Amino acid sequence: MATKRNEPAGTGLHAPAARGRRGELQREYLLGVVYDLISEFGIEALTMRQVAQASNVSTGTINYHFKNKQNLIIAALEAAYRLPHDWEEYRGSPAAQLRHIMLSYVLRASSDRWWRFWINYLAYSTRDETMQEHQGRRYDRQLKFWARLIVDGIEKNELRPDLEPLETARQLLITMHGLVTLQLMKPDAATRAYARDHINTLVTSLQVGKALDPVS
Amino acid sequence: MATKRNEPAGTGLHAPAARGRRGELQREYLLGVVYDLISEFGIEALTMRQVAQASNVSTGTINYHFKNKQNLIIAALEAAYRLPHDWEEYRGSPAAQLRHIMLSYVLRASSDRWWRFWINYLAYSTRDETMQEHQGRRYDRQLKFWARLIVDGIEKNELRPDLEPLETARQLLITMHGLVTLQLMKPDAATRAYARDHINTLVTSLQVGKALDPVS
Amino acid sequence: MATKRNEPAGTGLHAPAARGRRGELQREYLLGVVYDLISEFGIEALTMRQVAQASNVSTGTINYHFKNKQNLIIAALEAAYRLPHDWEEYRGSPAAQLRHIMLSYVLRASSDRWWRFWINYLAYSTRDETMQEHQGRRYDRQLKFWARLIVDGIEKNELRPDLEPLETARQLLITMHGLVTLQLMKPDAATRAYARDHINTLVTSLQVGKALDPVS
Amino acid sequence: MATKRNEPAGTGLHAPAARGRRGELQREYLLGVVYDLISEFGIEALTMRQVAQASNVSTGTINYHFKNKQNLIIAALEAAYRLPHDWEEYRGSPAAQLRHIMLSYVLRASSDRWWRFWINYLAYSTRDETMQEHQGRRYDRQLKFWARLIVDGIEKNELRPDLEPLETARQLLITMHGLVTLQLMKPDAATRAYARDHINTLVTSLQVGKALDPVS
DNA sequence: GATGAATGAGGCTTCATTCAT
DNA sequence: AATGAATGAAGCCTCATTCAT
Repeated sequence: MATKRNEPAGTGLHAPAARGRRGELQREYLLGVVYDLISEFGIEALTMRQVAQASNVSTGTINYHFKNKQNLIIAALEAAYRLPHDWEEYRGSPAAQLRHIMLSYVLRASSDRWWRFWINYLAYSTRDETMQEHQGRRYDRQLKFWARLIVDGIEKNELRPDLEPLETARQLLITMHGLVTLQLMKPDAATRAYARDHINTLVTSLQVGKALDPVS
Repeated sequence: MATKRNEPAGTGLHAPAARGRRGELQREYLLGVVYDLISEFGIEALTMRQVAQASNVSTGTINYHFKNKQNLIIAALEAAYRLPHDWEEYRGSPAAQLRHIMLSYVLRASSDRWWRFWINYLAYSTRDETMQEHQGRRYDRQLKFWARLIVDGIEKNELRPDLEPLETARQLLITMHGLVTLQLMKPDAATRAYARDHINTLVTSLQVGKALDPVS
Repeated sequence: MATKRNEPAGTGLHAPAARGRRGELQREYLLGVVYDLISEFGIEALTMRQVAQASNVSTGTINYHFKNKQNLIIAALEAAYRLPHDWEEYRGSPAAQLRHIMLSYVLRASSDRWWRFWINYLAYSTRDETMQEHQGRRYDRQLKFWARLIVDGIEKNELRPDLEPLETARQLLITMHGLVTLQLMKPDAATRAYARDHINTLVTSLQVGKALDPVS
Repeated sequence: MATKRNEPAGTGLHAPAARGRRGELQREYLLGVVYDLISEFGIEALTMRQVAQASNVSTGTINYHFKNKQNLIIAALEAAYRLPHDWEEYRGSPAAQLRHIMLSYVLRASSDRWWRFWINYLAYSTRDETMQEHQGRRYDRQLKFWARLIVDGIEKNELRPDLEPLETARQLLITMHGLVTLQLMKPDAATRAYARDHINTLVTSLQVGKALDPVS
């Protein structure tokens, strides 16, 4: 993410449509840098200078585009959530999708930084109302998405018909977040393996024609 | 915690024996102040001047006792975990104890700051190996404690004999942490009420002679 | 003043002869915006971006026309003094004219900004020789104008024949400026009312067949 | 004013009482520097760096003592008004005092900077409510002082008994401020001479047994 | 032990100006 | 003529830390 740019960008590819696009691209690029930095060093260690250096741009430029640090961070968060975390894009049967999404809560080198980013955001939002609202709204969207997935799964006869979609979704999310914090507290292979197994067992228990082992 | 001191305290005088004690007390007092400040404003918002003002002591004094900020924070964290969070002290039947402890994961005005502290600590520990180990060890101790509680409960016929203590404890902790993050993401009364209900239902389901509703 | 322009203005088209005119108009327009901004926020609070936004033009354009900020300000000041401040245009008997002009030294919502502009200019000119000369020349012109008005008034038998025109004009101006600073120091309705009364009394005392003149 | 300090101050003179005094002295010294700078370069040209350099102190120190620039400026204003502008200290008969004070409104090399300071302050206060109030309160104090002087003068039979003290004071102040702005607009010897004469004539006209008073 | 004044690096932000388009 | 992205110096302020007292 956020490939370092050392030359005036150009981007090659004769992008003719551009023009008003220039700034847009720059902003997008900068947000990537910010995401990288936050997930690596934490949200509070982020300095404008740092961003400027890491992105090979002057601090003035950053402020030109985002007005101030607060805006920059929030924009980065928005952008981060727009990133494909593998989620929601995945195509397949509802049950498969659910399993796929849930497995993204297992830390791997690749998703690691996302979760580090996430925990930083969460901690930070504790003290920033704007971010807290963001967080809250996002949670709601996610909850709805999962519930819908469950509804679909039930309709397609993949998931147990006795599931109460919304409540099930809620409990799944609680467990997922619990697993993430566990993995952050004990970031070793064993813990990650445990998380993976737990998730697989969990999904299986929701599917039709599987053992009784319960929801959440 | 950390009762404000308005007078130079101690004052020395006729307590020559306790002399060496003075510093110790002062340090203990300061750590309390730091804990308060961190849980209120976040670990990174902590400034030495803030501590100085809140504790009615000069910045020089703080540095005299702790040499630098890093030391101060670490000492405060260590101290914080030594604090009685209500846990483990509670006396009663194992099942009652378990319920009591688990309910401490419901955010209230009072426990709020603890959890804010916790999430900050967790996020911070992401980047600090020392703290991460701390975190990990602490999790293990907690896990063991809960497992023992379950064993006791089973022996006393309060909890279902089919429970696998360690695994049950692990799952409970996952759910608890999931509930905490949920409450931090959506800090409103409804969410807290949901958490409380969920926990109560959960404990009940573990008890002997209760509904089938399963573990977690 | 300085009507906002939302469309690129002029648009060129079918006015090829006026072409060279375009720039002139644009400049004139921009100076109006600058005047507005200075009188509202003070000469030193003026920023190029502000001007750009307020005039719906890019910063580049402003610099294109005026080369730099210094030029822009000076041009605006020159233009401002060319503006009709109501003065000198007024038609009527000399005494009426005098009264009219003098009453323009009473701060009102409308003339307010002019006087704010004036005091800023005066303070600024303290450090800028060019502006100081400007200021001085302008004062002389004004003095001469007032003196002539008094001469006219005497000739028309409206003003007391014993007045020494130049000296009277000088003293009137001193009082006027004293009243302005007073109103700036105490910007409330009572002070403005006092200023108005004072001025009216003053003019009346200069008129033929009125009460004996007061102190100042 | 504000003698440059190149050495750690010391101040010599074994001032033993000092101790808590240190900071006080430093603050006083810094205010002197600020006063100098403002009267020389204008209030808006004042930068913290400038103050730091001119006073041979770090910017941190300045902020340590005054918290921020706004405070610093206000403190400087307060201090400046506390300076002996020759005013109010002068001893002599009320009429002599009045004349003395009024003559301090004639610009000289020495009082010059005070008036430059004053006009800057006035212009600035146009945009700062806090300072405006300051200005207003100060004006009231001054007015009262002058009125009392007039009362005293009447009682001692030095000033004309028909004077209405408060109104007279008010008009005198207006004229004084008018004269100051005049001198600032035309800072040459002739103008200053004119101001001096005008003031002398004015005071004389207030005294018992002198010629009838002139216009303003 | 304790103080508080002093430091200076470094944080965020603003701004006039330049320049490719 | 006009744009707007980019720059980098400079502004204000904060902060951990040091040190004489």
